[in-house]
Amino acid sequence: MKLSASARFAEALQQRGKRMTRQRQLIVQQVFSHHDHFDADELLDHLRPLLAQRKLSRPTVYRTLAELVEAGLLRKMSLGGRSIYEHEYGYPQHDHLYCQQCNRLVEFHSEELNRVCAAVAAEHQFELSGHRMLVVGICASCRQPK
Amino acid sequence: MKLSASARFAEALQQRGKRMTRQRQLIVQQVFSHHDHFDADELLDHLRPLLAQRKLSRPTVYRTLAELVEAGLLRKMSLGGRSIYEHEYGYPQHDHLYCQQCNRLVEFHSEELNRVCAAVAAEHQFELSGHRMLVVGICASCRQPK
DNA sequence: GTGACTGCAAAGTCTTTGCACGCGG
DNA sequence: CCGCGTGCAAAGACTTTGCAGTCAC
Repeated sequence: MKLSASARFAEALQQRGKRMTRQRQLIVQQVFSHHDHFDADELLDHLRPLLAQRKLSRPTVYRTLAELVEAGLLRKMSLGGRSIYEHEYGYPQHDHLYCQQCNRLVEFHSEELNRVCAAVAAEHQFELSGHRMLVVGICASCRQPK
Repeated sequence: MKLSASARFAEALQQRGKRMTRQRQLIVQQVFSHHDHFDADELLDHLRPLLAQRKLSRPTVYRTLAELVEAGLLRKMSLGGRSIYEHEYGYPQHDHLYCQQCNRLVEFHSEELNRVCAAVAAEHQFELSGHRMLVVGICASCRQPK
């Protein structure tokens, strides 16, 4: 069942009458080269050599990120005014702990949280489609004396 | 114990060697005239007559919002790229349901959610300082056939 | 071939800042 | 009167868009 991200993207594009281009290939490869959270700027940084070589451009990166979100390969969230992306394809649902000192995100999963969501939605007659949970605090290493 | 928001703001300003001005007064009055979520743009809309009369200016509104957040009277959160504000002073802690169709926010409170937060933080050795929870779905009225 | 995609530059959107004047305490 | 606060205009950060040429299919 597990296609590579780039193959899955090609498939999703085709379904919508869109095309897999060299630029999109390069971006998808970079995005899925390792599992991490990132914003557009960080991605642009990683792609800097390719930008310098004129293999792709800034607007194309933004446009492709949007395509990846639409295709369900990436999830977009906003944190402190900027857009953060993370892998959605082939990665289990989870939420985040956020260290307000070092800005790191740590993933966690909680079944109990899902139950709370369902209960709250039911109570307010909402049709639940998802949730966004951020637990904010200070991580272990930031709390330690230097 | 309950000062008016504007009195509480004046007090907070004083403690920091800052001043209560006519502009800040006007903004605080508008902000606390009713309990609701709003973004800078909506607030600016409500203040439009005052802006037109040159009683205050756009940058001052932004600066005052930041003061109110620092003073602990407002809470700032970001949703879909824009900053949303809500009353923090004299208002119980709560989270939100978000209707993705009509964009309305509905408040809820869950003790169980707080317990989950504490548990997750403890498990990851985080010092908990708060959380942000958004339950996303479609509200009752949006689900109804028109 | 033909229509989606790209690069460029330019425009948006929302928010912040520099500076000279004005006013609160 | 001192110096914080304000208004103005302009700059910023980040992202999007219009358009003419290019490339995938």
